[in-house]
Amino acid sequence: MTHSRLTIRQMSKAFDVTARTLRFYEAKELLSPERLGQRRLFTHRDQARMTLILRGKRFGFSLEEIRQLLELYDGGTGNVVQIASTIKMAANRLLEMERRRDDLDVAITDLKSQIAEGEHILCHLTPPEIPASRN
Amino acid sequence: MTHSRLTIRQMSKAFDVTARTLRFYEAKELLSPERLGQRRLFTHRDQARMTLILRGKRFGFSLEEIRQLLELYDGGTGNVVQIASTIKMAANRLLEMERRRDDLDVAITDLKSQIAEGEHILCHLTPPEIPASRN
DNA sequence: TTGCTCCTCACGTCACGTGAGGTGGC
DNA sequence: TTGCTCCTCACGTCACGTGAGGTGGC
Repeated sequence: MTHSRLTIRQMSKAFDVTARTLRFYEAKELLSPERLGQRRLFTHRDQARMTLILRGKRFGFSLEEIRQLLELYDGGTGNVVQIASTIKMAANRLLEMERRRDDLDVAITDLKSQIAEGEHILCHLTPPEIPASRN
Repeated sequence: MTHSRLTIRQMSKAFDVTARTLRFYEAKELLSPERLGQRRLFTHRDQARMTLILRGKRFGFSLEEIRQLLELYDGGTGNVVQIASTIKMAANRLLEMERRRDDLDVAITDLKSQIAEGEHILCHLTPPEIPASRN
């Protein structure tokens, strides 16, 4: 059974991030945990937002962009203009991500052949001089 | 015809990076341009290294890792241990890159469906209230 | 008292970006 | 003198990492 309010430790384990990251996200106004004295208590809302934050990061959005997206998200369904501009932002991000993936594919292919080349050199190499210190 | 020694401006255009980046790489001892008074002159060696640096970055190596690789590279064919450890480093990097690409693939698929969903919402949305300021 | 988790500064890191203010030769 | 490219600080940015030093309740 999962509790609705998590301590920073529970929260960091639940999402596999450091406590520092959670404090940082609060400072950036991405999260707004309640307080019990000094202690933070992350509510269900924080947990839902954290899921969206991590998804946004996987999508390559900056934290500031994620903050804006969460804001739109928060405003319920928002207005047409907001949704449309969000979609545009996402579509641009998609193009960038596809470019990055293609770059990465090329880089992977390149690196593989470089490794193969290295191994080739390695197994045709004469053993290096061994310093004659065997008195 | 290409000159063997390039000014910082020529060099930055040739490799599509900023002058600041070139100065930064010099500070990090990745490049070592000659000097004509204060001015930097990037030699053929710098140009060759720059190619390797950018390739390393595409491979996801940090500048410090690239510096080490260049060092090995510089020591001629180096010894077997060095080459073997370089290959190991590269193999690890390869695994990370493949993981990243797979993550990216998932993220791309996700984002596409999110965009589709957004567009779906958008075209089934009743037009928002228009403020009645038409006096 | 010890141990645990939590807290707040606040400086460090990485790879540069971005002025500010100045030099040198056509 | 103006304009161009170059230079060196040196602070800013982004997303945190990493101590230092302190608190609170079992």
